[in-house]
Amino acid sequence: MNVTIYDVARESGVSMATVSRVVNNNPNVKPQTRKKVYEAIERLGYRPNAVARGLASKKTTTVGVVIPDISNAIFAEVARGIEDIANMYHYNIILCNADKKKEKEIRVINTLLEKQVDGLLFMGGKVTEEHVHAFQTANVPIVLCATTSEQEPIPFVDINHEAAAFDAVTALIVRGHRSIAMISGPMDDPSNGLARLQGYRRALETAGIAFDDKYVRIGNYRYETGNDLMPYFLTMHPRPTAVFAANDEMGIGAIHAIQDAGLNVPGDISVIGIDNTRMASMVRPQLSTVAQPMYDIGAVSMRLLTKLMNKEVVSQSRVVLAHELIVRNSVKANT
Amino acid sequence: MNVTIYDVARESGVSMATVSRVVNNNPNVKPQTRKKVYEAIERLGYRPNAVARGLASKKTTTVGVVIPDISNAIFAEVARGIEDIANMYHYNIILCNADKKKEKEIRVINTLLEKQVDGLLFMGGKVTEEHVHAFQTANVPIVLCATTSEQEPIPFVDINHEAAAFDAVTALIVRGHRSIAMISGPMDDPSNGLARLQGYRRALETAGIAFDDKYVRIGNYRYETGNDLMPYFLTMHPRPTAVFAANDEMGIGAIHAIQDAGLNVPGDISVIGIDNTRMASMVRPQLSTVAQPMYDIGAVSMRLLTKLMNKEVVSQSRVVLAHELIVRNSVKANT
DNA sequence: CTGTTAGCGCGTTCAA
DNA sequence: TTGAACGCGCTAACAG
Repeated sequence: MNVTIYDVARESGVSMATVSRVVNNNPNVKPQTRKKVYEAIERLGYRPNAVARGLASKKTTTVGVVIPDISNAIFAEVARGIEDIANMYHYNIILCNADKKKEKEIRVINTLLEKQVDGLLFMGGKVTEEHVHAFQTANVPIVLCATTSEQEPIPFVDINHEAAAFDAVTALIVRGHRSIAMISGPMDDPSNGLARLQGYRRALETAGIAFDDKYVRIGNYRYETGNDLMPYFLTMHPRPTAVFAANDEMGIGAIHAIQDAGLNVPGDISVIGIDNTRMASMVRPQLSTVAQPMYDIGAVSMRLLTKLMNKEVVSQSRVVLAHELIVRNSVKANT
Repeated sequence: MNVTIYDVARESGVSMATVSRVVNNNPNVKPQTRKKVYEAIERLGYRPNAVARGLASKKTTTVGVVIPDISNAIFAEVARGIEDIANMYHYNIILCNADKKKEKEIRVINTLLEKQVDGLLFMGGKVTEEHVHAFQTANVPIVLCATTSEQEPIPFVDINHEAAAFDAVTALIVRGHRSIAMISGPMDDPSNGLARLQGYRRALETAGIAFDDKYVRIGNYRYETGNDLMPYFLTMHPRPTAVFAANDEMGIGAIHAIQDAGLNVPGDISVIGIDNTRMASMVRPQLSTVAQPMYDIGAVSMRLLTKLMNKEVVSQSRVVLAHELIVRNSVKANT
């Protein structure tokens, strides 16, 4: 049915080993032979069977990427960084969506491993015991991407979320704001949830402002929750003069809720987010935020993975990339 | 090194054939034997090798999905529809980004085929001869997803882009607008580019309004081009009273450009887009648009593919889904 | 520079 | 209900 390496061998009058060499760019082939083989390949429309190849060579030149939510701009951008580096090193990537569900994460990790990927990049919220167990039983390298784990030996590439939040809130504080609300992520999310809340809290306390959980509401990173939660803050006395959202999307929701209430951003209330997704510039006023180097996180983690797959020694297998405060016009000094 | 089916066989005191039966849920195994095997699998942490399995069975239970741009909300949503149905039918999907580059599209199609996927879902702009050739030499079913091709036999699932654009522009016309600008996509994009322009043109002509290409500018579907192109229209005499953008993102860019010029939407100028991405509701004023059933396009195309892979007869292999006009407050009657 | 041969890990007859 | 044996398409020694 399908044309195999044997067919090519017969067609070109050489052995299958020679065809294999040609296909794999092995230099030990006479140019003339190589040409004959190429012609036969062309004529027959031969397409190497990667499955057979993988079985024989025990390598698939494929890395698996588990992504929590493909429709999330952050992860999509990280994926681009991964892709570019993967291409550079001639790896294919197979992207698996895990829907932010732990159970599904475990499932796709196993599926990927069964498919004999040469390495794995894992993006997810929380790394549990179960994750660690799955990672350990894999006998290919794994690196966490835009994801952190306390578990000492596991390589990861991420930013310092606590510090990013600290910087965002501090940017508000140095502009004279003292009553600062936060729209947080869920506490069971260690990076974007808990760590960012802790950064908020530390910034407050560093400035001698008491932390008050009345000024914190928990959202789910969606525009809608930013939009729905904000009115609660608007009814408070005293009303906060600034809002810190744990991500841009909720920040934008907050901006619109404020505007829909007839107030002005940043005139009445300043808003700052985190992430610097493209959307942050696609609002009026444009959203101030702390930029996360998403593309680089993807690129660096993929690069790290190639080294690991290659069994090179790596000096730094747990890397924290720099974030950057970006002040746009959703923030104004409080006078 | 890795534990194989032989190890499990030895451990449980049966032959590998029996282990294979257990793993594949073949009913012809004594329950007691099955239990023994399961225990051995558990104890050894056996993970079936999907590569070997694929080689032996000539099936991978995997479908390849080529996606033009993973960071595009439309495709991400289509992918969700694909995913859900794929899971339902126990297929894994491997997502490959093609960067909207024809050359890369061909490359990933071939890579996917080499990996012996059981079927292929292709999303892309234009289907060229080269694409068709690659599809033909594949001996697995392929369906175009959110993509159309004139090429008769190729199955696809899409909306009617021309009609969607027609409806958007007509919505403007029935509200009294006669001077309607368009921010179009590139003409080498048959669906989102050319077809939508044709719909615009037909709507105008149906209403007896002369088409004038001074009122058409070409963007690249990005917010920035909507934003950059709009000022050109603002300087025209007479200034258009409405703008039709070939997608939501450019529409939002246009809204902001209008606002940045000190004008009001929809007071001075109405704006309508196409697609109904989540962003359309994340602007002020909220963007009117024509909804494209993205999730369904993905789901239906995947379902179609399962039938094809299963060699079932399908009555309709070229399906056009309905779109829907959604009027929000970026549009107002022209008085 | 080229061919022969032995697996890679598993599904699948065919017998028993 | 089970096992033995073959082969899926290819890579990787090894021999020549």
